[in-house]
Formats: sequence, C-alpha cells, structure tokens
Amino acid sequence: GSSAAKEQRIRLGAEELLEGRLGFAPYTQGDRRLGWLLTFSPSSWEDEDTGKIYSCVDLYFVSQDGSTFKVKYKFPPYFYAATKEKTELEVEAYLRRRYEGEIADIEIIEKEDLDLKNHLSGLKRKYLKIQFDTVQQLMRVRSDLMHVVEKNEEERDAVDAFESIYGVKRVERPQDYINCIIDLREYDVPYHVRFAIDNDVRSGQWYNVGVSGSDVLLQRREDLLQRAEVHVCAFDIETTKLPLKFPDAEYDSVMMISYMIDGQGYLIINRECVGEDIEDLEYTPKPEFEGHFRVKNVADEVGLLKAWFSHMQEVKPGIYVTYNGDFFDWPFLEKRAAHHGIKMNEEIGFQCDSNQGECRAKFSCHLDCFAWVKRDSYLPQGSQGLKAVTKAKLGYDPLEVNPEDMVRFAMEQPQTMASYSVSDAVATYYLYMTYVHPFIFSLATIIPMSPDEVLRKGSGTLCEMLLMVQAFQANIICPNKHQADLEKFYNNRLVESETYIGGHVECLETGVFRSDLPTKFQLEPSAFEQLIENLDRDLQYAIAVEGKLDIDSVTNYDEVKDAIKQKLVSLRDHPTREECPLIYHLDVAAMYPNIILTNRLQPPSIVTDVDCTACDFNRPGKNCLRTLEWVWRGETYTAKKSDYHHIKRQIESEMIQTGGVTSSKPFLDLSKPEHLLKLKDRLKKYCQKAYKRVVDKPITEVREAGICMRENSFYVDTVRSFRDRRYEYKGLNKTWKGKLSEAKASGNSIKIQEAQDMVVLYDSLQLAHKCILNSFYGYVMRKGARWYSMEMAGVVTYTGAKIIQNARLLVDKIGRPLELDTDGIWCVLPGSFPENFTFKTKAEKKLTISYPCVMLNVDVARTNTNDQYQTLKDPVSKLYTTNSECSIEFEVDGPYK
DNA sequence: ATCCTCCCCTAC
DNA sequence: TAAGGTAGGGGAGGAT
Repeated sequence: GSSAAKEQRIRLGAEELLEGRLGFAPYTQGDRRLGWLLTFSPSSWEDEDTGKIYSCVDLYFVSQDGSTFKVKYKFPPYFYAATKEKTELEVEAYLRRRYEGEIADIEIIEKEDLDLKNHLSGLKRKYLKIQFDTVQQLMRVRSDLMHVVEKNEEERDAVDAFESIYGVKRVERPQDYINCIIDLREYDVPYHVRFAIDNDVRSGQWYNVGVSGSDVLLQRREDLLQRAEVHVCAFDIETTKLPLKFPDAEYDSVMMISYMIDGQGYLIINRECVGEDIEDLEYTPKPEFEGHFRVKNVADEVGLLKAWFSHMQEVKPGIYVTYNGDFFDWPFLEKRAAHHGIKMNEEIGFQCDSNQGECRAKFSCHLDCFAWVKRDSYLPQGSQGLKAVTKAKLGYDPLEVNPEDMVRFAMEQPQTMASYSVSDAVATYYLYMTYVHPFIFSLATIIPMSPDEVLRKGSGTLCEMLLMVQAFQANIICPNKHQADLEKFYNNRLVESETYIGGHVECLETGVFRSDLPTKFQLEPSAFEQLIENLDRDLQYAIAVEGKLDIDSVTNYDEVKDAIKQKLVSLRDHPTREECPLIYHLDVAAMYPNIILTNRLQPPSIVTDVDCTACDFNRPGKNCLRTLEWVWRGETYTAKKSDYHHIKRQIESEMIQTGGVTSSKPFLDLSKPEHLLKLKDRLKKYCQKAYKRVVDKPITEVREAGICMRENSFYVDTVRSFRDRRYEYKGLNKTWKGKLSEAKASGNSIKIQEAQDMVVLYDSLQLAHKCILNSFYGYVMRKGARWYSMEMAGVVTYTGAKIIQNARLLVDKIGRPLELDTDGIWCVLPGSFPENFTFKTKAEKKLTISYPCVMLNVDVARTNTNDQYQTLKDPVSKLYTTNSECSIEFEVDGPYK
C-alpha cells in the first residue's frame, strides 16, 4: 500500500545520497558518456509525476578518466505461464481481472518448447508473458499462481487416475479459467540476471551510455578491449585474540589495518595494541611486487576505523579485495564499528549477510580471493591458505608469524608485526591483480551476473547462466528446475538412491618404474603384426585427420613408414625382452566435453519411443536416432512395495511428535519434505527389524539411451563455444610463451615482464575455463538443474570408460599398462617402440606425430566416430545435413624419466 | 579384533 | 537458500 511506497521513497533517498558521496552520482541528463560497466544491482525507481514505484537495475560505470557514475535502467520484471491449449486469451483476460493493479501487462508469445512433442516440425508453444512494475508484485502473483498450478496438477492427476481405473472419460465441467493455467516458467530467474540476459548487458564491457527522459540507451563498444582503470583496494586486518582461540569481535579489537590502493600501501596502527609508533615502511618480496607503505598511528580502535572509512570515502574504490574477508575481515570490522556506534553500511555502503556468508555493497565489488582459490585455482584444499597460495601462485615465501605470538609481538616487536601485517595486504593485492581480476572480469563479459556473483557462484550455476543466455537467444523456453522423483520403485522395492557408473579407475601394477631401469616385457607378436598391417591406414589418418594435410603433399612418407615398420618387426620377432622402458601418460584431451560434442549429447536430446513416434522425422530408415549405452546403479530398501504402502497408510493416520515431547501434529499437516523424512525413518526401522538391513546391495543395470541427432543444438553450441574459447586461451598462452623466450633472448626486461604476465594470465584463464567446461557434464546431474539428465551423464562416463579400457587392451599386448584413471592411461613401452616421427611436405611444412598416440587415436576414431551428426541448415524447409564427427583424441605426455 | 559407516580429501 | 559429477583411499569411531 501507500506506506510501503513511502518507506521505499525514503530508503531510495538515503541510498542515492550515499552513492553520490561515494562517487556514483546518478547520470540523468546531458551528453552521451562512455562507461565501463563495473557492476549492476536490482533497485527501484520512482515516477516523479505519479509517485509510482518501478523496479529498475542500477548500472555502475567507470569512465576512461577513472571517474564513476550510475544510471537507472527501467526494466519490467516478468515470468511466463502456460495454459491449456486455446485458452490463452481467456486466461489472459481472467488474470488481468484477478490481479488488477498488480499485473502491468500480459503478452501472448510463442516459444520453442523442447518438451513439446513433434516440436522439430516447427510447432511452438504459446506462453503468457506476465509483466509487472515491481519485483515485489511479481513475487506476490507468482506465489499465488504457484498454488493454483499445484492444485490444478493434483486435479488432473485425479482425473487421469479415474480414467485409467474406469476406462471412461469423465465429463469435463465447464471450465474455470483459473484451472486452465498448467505451468509457470522462468519465474525464479533473479531480476538483474533477467535484465542482463534480455538486454545483452554484461559487466566488464564498454558502453556508450545515453539518457533521454527516463530511458537509458546502451550501445556496446566492442572495439574497446582494455579494461577500465578502476580503483582497487586490497585490505587485511590484524586483531587481538585470546590464547588458543579465534578472534571474537565481541571483545577483541582491530590492532592494524593494512591496505593497498592501486599499488600504494597504507597501514593504520591502533596504538592501544601496538607498543610504539610505526614509521613508513617497505615490503617488496619481489621486484615486480612493490609495496611502499604510508603509516598512520592513531590512538585507539575507533580512531583506526574512522581513519579507514574516511580514506575509503575519499578514494572511492570500485573494487575491495580481501582474503577470506567474507567470513573474517568484513564481519569483524562491521561488528567493531557497531560497537563504537558506527554503521559501516552508512560509511562505505558495505553490509555483511551472515546467512549468505558474504559482504557486499550495491555499487562496489567485494572480490574475495579465497573464493577464487577454492573454485578456480586448482590448488588442493591443503594449499588454500594465503601463505601456500602466495608461494604457489606468486612464487615467493611470505612472512609468517605464529598466530599465538601476534598480540605479544604487537607490543614487544611492533616493527615485525607491522611488516607482517602489510605482507598479507601485498600478497592479496598482487594475487588479485595477477589472477583474480583478469579472470573474473573476463568471465563477467559472458555470464549475466555481477562480478561478485561470478566470483562466488558454483560452477554449475555459471554453466546454467550460459545455457540460459543461449536458450534466450534461440527463443527457447527454459525448463523449470529439476526435482528428484521421491517415490521411485525398482524390483518392487522403494529406491533409496540411484545414480550412474562414472569414470573407470584401475591400478594394474605397482612398483618403481624408471627410464634407466631395465624392465621385462612379454609382448604379443600378433598385436605387432596387426600394427604393421594397419600402418598405412594409421599414418594416413595421422596426416589427413590430425595434421589436416594432403597425403600427396608429404615427401618422406615411405621413409617414416619404413622406420616405424622396422621397429615393429623387430618387436614382433623378439617378444620376450628386457630393456629400458618408455614411461608414457596417454590421455584424452577434455574427454567429457568432447564426448558430448561428438555425440551431440544434451539433456533435451534424450528421447524415448514416445517422443520419436510423435515426430515428423520418424520415418523408416531414419538415421537421426543414435543409441548409446550407460550403466544405472541403484540401491533399494529391503522392504517390499506392499510393506511400504502399508507403512505409509499407517503413518498417515498418526499423530507425529514434532518439537519436544509434548507437541505433536497430525502427519498430514506436516510439509511434504517432512512427510518423506518421517516415512523413510519408519521404513528404515521396519527394514532393520524385518530384514536385518536397511538397503540391499547396489544393483547395476546396462541401459540404452536414445539420442536425437536433430534436437535444437543450443546446449552443445554452448559447450563448443566454451571449449573453443579455452583453446583460444591455450593458443595465446603458447604464443606468449614463444614471445617470452624471444624477450629473454633479447634481454629486454620490460618485454620479459610483459610476456611473463601474459603467460600467467592465459594459463590461469585456460585452467579456469577447464573447470567450467567440465561442469557442463556434471551440471546435468546437479540438484535442481534446469537441464537435467542422468542418462546423458551416464552415457558420457560409460563412453569414456570404454575408450580407456579399449586403449588398455592394446597396451596390454605391446607393453605394460600401469594405471587407468578415467581419461588417461599410464604405461611402460619397450624402449625400442617407435615414438616420434616428422613428416615433411612439399610446402616445407612439418608434421610431427607420436606413433603410440596415433595408434590409439585410430582405434578411438573407428569406434567413436558419430556418422549421424546432423546440422540444421535451413530452418524454413527443415533441411539438415549429416556428417561424421569425432573430436575425441588422445594426447601424449612423456616419456618420463 | 574386525567390520561397517561416515567424513574428508584427492583424481579425473 | 543454493547446490557440477563419480571413484576411491584413509582415518575416526561405533557396533559386533
């Protein structure tokens, strides 16, 4: 009502005022500006004439001169509703009446619905796009309609049950339009994410920003690639603490705060805790990581906090950087400030959310390097402390002080503590500048979220965001979040858990293998005979497929072939031998993504007979259905289905103890998850009593999945573009490694440094992309994934397992496999096994091949090439082309010593 | 003493 | 509320 609106207006005012003080004054009129989008967040906007409130997104920009501004972008929130066929207009009218004053507008639009039978024929589904002025209104209507949809579903189920029991159609009653709403879609997309997807706006990009009236015009400047120079403040606090305890903001206090802004260090000393005044100091662990610190000594903690806040208000950093600041530094500062009657939020706009374990502001970023280390650095958990990360990533040993000594040292050896304190700020700052900043702002240009979220969200969420972008651009309606089927039966028993068989791991031999220790081999002559027989085929594959060269252009083919043949013949003729081994690791590059791409695997492509039967392309001799195997694994309760239903009926009529001994409720009054929990508890007890065990031994079962080769390819397109982006970074990494050695040869120290930075940058980018790339496989089994498919995950891993086991069969005969792990095989081959050879071409090109690698790849290509891969060439005539696809390839590292 | 379950951590 | 997956080793600690 009006009081809520008034409240909002007041809050709006205070917010605007604070943002203005901190550099983000709203830009509402005047000339077009050039801005680099730092971050964006949901907000609201008030129409001055009508006093009406609208939701909008606040966009925070950095100009080329380092100044900052914001604009408010009006954007109506919405979600979709599906109705029974041909009732769209009536439902629209009904909804407009039912939610008068709450719904701003309804549009009927058509979307590709990949769940719709025969959608490949061009059938689309109509949805009501229900728009609102504010997110609050959306939430209200949404929760109301959710109940409606749920009830409608229950009713439909009841009707279906009636019909299946009595075999007659029940006479449909004249319809209430409320009963015609059958589904809601995309109702849980966060508002600012919705905005970024629909308007194709991303952080980390330059825009021409224009304002006319209440409208904002954004025009992406794709020509500008350099990131803006935004003020970065990395900080770290030292606090008092009791012996053998963690610091507690209830009674401990801040001793020092050290921070680096744009490369300049500062240190504020709380003289209550520190024995003497500290002079300016330097801590430069490496020439490229300079740290000059200006020191300010203040009397007490409140002085320290005030000094820091006022410095932040003066500098107005766009990015605050910490190491574990989400959990420690920020909450500690906030509590200590509050202790002195200062609200940190009102000083610098940052507020801790203890539920989320995050500290954020609307207009500035807080990028906690620890989040990057956990998700993107590929460091094991044991090496995720700042010290270990500094060693591993920045390449120097940081200062260390035993936490138990800190408080005493602050009094007795203040200089030591001061140096120590700044060393953490230095490490945090340079870790951020070298790794985190380029990584986050590079991902932020493709993921429709704020940098803070890009840093903190799980890799599955990032995948889903990329998929939603691609779906939006292909006009595909997103499925709702997957919910696990809670009452599944197998073999007449309730399923306790189910999954699929994953990667294949096998340790075959243990022992010490060294390239200089002669090793015994018992080879199989027949295998070498085979290799000799296939030599032409294999080499031609290497030249044509791997090298992408014309076989006729090779000038030394026979020479190479003879050299290999000679070695193979000798191995064939002397199969029992002892010689120094070649220790090889052969692995499939990006195995899971390449299995996905080769087989055109994506959750909506998993089809059943029912789907195919309804499809226009389902004609005799069709080649659009590809069948692949996977292995299901499940565990069931020991009780029979009938026992389960009996227990269920029984418990449904009971009173259940809820909280204490005294409070109890009828079972049916409990929520659904509680039902399941109680029921399973009861079932477990029954199983234990009747069968002496709760679950049976796990069952495995080979299953077949049908994969449609024509399904809209948005998912595989997303994976492919991400894979190729990674390859691009790997390529650039290689390029800069070349430039680095050139620079080293020339001795130009500036160029060496530049090249060094780029090598590190591209390596970190490609490594980070690896993590998200692999998540496109894991994502399909994520709880609540929109695009969920156990079949797809199972097919991916089973295909991979077969590849690696096939490789082992060959290696068994020509050497000794040591260990298989998912996508790679460690083995020893006889020292005289043919290794690397170089083909020369007429055009003076060279192609070096690894024979062991080629030999495996031909096998992989023969068993894994997908000859059914279809590509839509003409959406109007529905014309597809068919081609062969196989991007699954072994690569080799070694031989090792 | 021996199994087992659970948790943690790593490999891929 | 938000949430990549499975395989597998090892240690703690409870049940038998």
